[in-house]
Amino acid sequence: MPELPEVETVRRGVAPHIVGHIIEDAIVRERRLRLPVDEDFCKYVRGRRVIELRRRGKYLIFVLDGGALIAHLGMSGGFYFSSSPPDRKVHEHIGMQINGQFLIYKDTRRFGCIVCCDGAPDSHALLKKLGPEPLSAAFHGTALRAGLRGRSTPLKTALMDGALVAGIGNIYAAESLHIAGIRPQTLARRLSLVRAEKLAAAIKDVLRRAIRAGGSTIRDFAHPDNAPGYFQMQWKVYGREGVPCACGGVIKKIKQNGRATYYCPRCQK
DNA sequence: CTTTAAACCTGGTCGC
DNA sequence: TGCGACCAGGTTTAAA
Repeated sequence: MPELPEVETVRRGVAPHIVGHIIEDAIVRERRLRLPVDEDFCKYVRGRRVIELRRRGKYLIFVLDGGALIAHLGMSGGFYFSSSPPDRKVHEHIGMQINGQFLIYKDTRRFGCIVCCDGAPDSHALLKKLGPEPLSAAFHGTALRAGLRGRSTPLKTALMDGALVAGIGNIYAAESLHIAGIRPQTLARRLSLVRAEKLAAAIKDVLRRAIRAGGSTIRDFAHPDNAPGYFQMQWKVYGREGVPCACGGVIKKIKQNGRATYYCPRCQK
């Protein structure tokens, strides 16, 4: 489920219920995530106040009083509140007791992680190589083109590289290229400045709209005892092989670096 | 240095 | 109903 907009939606849903509150305790059911959960995880978080919940790319950063947690949702992860402790049968790996509820970390496929971090989170190995935030002023056409210089991969593959720009996954790579009218196979280094500007704008546009769509479906994040349904944003190309595009073309599915890519051969050049 | 393929996991779907 | 093959929103690593 989680690309940048989903992670941002989780952040906005969770933050109001934990910021300023103290983590009373934690239960770890499964340590074997992408990175093993710290032996002393419970000890690390117990009694610490949550100062802030930040996002960097697809990572969530729990800024604690004198420490931090860096979390990633992988392919199948999520955070949500529950009145019950984590249930290992449904891959609820961690539960943190805070503000009268359990903040549950669930990740079926275990591609995600939660690591304890002393010192500046942005300097942590997981975050330090990340490129600019796509929604920040630092990300624009000129910067994108500079990052693409010399790259001989398909443009879509380059977009999914977090070192170029943080948080763009398979869905939004496809969607933003469609909005910008650019073929995913375009050689990254061949992208003109004009098209780079168009693409940067398309990325910002689609991410903003997805975040807005996510926020609108969540009434009270703390109430449901299970993961929120996120949102059903209308993809224009993703997952729509064979479906007519708005331009009249037919959406095509190809494979790039082992990942499905969807695009419209008619309006993407 | 860059680029690609494989690896890490579970679960759902599809064809036979 | 069962079984194997394939697919899935991510990232790291080892190899080329």
